[in-house]
Amino acid sequence: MGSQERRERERHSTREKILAAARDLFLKEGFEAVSMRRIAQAIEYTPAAIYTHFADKQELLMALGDADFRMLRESMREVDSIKDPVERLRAGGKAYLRFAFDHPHHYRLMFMTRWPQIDPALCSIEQGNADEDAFACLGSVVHECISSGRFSEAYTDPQKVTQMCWAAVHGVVSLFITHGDDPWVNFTAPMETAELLLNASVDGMLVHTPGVLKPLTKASTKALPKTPTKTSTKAVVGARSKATKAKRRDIS
Amino acid sequence: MGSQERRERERHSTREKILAAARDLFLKEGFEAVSMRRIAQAIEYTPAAIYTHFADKQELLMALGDADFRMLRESMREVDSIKDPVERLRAGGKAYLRFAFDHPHHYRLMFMTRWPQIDPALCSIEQGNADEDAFACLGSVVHECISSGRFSEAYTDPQKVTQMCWAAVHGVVSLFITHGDDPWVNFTAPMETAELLLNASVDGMLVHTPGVLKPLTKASTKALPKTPTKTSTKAVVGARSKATKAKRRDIS
DNA sequence: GGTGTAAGCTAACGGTGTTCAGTGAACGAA
DNA sequence: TTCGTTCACTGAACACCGTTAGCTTACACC
Repeated sequence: MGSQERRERERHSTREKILAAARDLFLKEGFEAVSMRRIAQAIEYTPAAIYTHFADKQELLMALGDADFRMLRESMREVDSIKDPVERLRAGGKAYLRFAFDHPHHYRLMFMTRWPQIDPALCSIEQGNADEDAFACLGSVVHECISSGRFSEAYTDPQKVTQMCWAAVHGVVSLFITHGDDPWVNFTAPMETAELLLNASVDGMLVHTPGVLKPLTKASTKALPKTPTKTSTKAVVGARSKATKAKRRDIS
Repeated sequence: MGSQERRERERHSTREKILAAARDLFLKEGFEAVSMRRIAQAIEYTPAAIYTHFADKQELLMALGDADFRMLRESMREVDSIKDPVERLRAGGKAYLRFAFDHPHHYRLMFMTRWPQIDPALCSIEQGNADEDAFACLGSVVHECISSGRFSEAYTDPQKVTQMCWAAVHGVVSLFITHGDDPWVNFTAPMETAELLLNASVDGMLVHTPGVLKPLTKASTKALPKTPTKTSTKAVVGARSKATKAKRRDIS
């Protein structure tokens, strides 16, 4: 009777233990660095046990990603109430950025990892539903901006503009995640830089409203009054170390 | 006498063989997919032989990357002659995009892979030299744009603006490389989208010149009425599939 | 008690990057 | 010519990886 339910419950609990251990591990060490063996060890199971719950490592990561996408959409929920579509676009972009910088490891999995085919049975999010799917949400905001005539004629392809907006925020985030500690690039305030790019892109798409000389919104002025932030040029050198250890090397 | 030179030459030739094989392989199959054993097999050497020339796989890839960075700078050389800094910035961005879409695998190694410390002995490019280092080149163009007063006051931090410009082009490229074949995203004309974002960002930073209602330059209007320019959309797709096959799965 | 189901274990497979003692050819010096 | 030295390269391992076939064991049901 209830025994089957109990087994189901137990099975589910094991599954959750695996997911929790996996999440914990790669938040600490990054995705590639975590092996199935280490996940199994963390929950005191055999590596093979994981395979009764997940087809392979990819599927395990996908299951985690699914929850992460929900979390992203949720953290953008607050801006849904903003009436003006352009301001909603800006605020949504900022919420996205906040999520990204707060959860870089999650972000890495979600947007900087090649995904396999998305099996609807494994994905709890209805793709294209703006209420669940953050990308669809962005798409609908962009659509509103365009249909309300706020963007100039060069920016009236909803699909392209959606991808543009995504790319604008993704660009800074992904550069920061992969090169954030590279002295060559010298990332100082990625969030500020990202907001600047977001605002510049949006401003650049806006149609000019007669009477207003420049599409300078509250959002883009706010970013200005900052210290002169002495330019780079010197922090370039990379005195790291670890000393490569090839037995010999062509210096020539 | 000359024997030592000859041995040096032979050593160098072996090194070049390794590099050539490695490059050939990962242009066909991607970086992660290429193993040291396969590289060795391709040149009919033992895997261990590679380690007499390169400390590890990372260093081998870095050596390749070094040449790629040269190639990038070279492919941006043509725009050096453009007088107007803003137009040079746009043209440079486009050259960068062309390089990226033409060489997605190279791009992946160069900008979507975490780099270890940069050992000057291994890097033939003088970092910070705008004539060799593409990033430094971008930096100097941006500096010129700012110092000639073309950008509005919100965009006068050279470092941030440089990173913004890089991120604008990198955003579309990296999204396309990782998600280009994902039907969920549906990338159709990445080059056009990238140019749109580039122009929108630049336009958004420009200071408004009285008399001109909107900073719509020749460059940004040009981007719209274009033939489908098919970029190398197909060259990038990766091998997916394989059908998940868990013994059982929680569908709930 | 017998039986079927299935979660988890054991032990392996074929792969990975990397190391290291040893080999053999080429060399300078005697 | 013979010697010792150098050094690019080999062969065999090491410690890991993701994954799987087959066994064990526990349990619900007849």
